[in-house]
Amino acid sequence: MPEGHTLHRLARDLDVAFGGRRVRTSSPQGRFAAEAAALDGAVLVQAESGGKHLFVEFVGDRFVHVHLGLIGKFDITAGTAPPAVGAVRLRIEHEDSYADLRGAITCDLVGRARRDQVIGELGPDPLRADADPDRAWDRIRRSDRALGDLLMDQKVLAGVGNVYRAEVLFRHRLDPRRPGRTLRRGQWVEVWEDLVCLLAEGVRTGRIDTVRPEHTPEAMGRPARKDDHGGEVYVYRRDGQRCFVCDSVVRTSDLKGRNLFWCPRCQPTFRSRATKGPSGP
DNA sequence: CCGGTATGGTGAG
DNA sequence: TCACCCTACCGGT
Repeated sequence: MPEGHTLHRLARDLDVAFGGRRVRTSSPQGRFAAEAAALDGAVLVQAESGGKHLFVEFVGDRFVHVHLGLIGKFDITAGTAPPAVGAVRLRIEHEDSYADLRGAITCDLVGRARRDQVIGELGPDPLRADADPDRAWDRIRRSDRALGDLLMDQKVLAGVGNVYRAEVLFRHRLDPRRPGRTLRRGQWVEVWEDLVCLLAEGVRTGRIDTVRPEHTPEAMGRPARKDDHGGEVYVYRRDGQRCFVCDSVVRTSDLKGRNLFWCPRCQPTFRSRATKGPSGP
C-alpha cells in the first residue's frame, strides 16, 4: 500500500521505535548482509520520508535509502524479534521492537550527498509543510501531457500514487486525459489543497479514504468496500461498477502502463475551446 | 499448484 | 513502449 502517506507514517513510526537508540541490524535474506553488518550496533539517528522515498539515518552520515516499489513492506512489531520468516532483506531490532523490510525495490546504504540528491529531484510533497505547490504548477501549466500522467510523475509532485491520482481527479471532476496546460491555476490550487488534506488523513488512519461524508457506506446504506487497502474510494479499481454520485459505470484504461479509473459522467471528456466551434452546434 | 495481478520505478531499445 | 525487478495473495485448476 505504498503511496506517500505510507512512507510518511513509516518514518514517524521508525522514529518512535528506534530514534536515538543503538540498534541491531541484519539481513536474514542475505542481499543486504555487508551493509547490515557495517551498521550493526550503531545509533539510529532518525527516519524521514520524501514522497515515496524513505531514509533511515545512522550516525556518521550514513543513510539506508528505501523505496518499497509496488510490493515492498516494512513492518514494525512490538516485542522481541523471532527468527525471520520469509525474505527479510533488512531487520532493525531493539529490545522493545523490531522492523522487517521485504520486497523493496531499493535498499541501499548511501551518504548524505546521495540523500540530498534524491530529495532534491522530487517535486513538492503535499505532506511537507515547506512544500511549494507553485513548483508543480510551473510544470503542469506548460505541459501537453495528461493530468493523470503528471500527477503520477514524482518529479512534478511527490507522494501521489495510482489511488490518490484517480481519486483526487474524481473529486475535482477532472478528466484524467486532459492536458496539463488546460488547467486553470485556481483548479490546481484546489487539487493541491485537497491532496494536502487527503494525504494527511491517510497518515492519520493508515488507509486511503477519499469519499465525502455523504457518500460513505453508512450515509448511503451500501456495503463497505472489502479490499486489500481497506479504504473507501470513488473510482479506484471500481471499473464496471456504478458511480456513487451519478450512477453511470466507472471506466478503466491504460495510461503509460498503469491502470487509470474514472467516471465518464462526473469527469466529462475535456474539449478545448478551439475544437468546440464558434457558437455551439 | 500455477498464473495473474498489485498503491512503483528503472533501464534498454 | 516494453521487459524486468522485488513479494504476497487470490482465484481457478
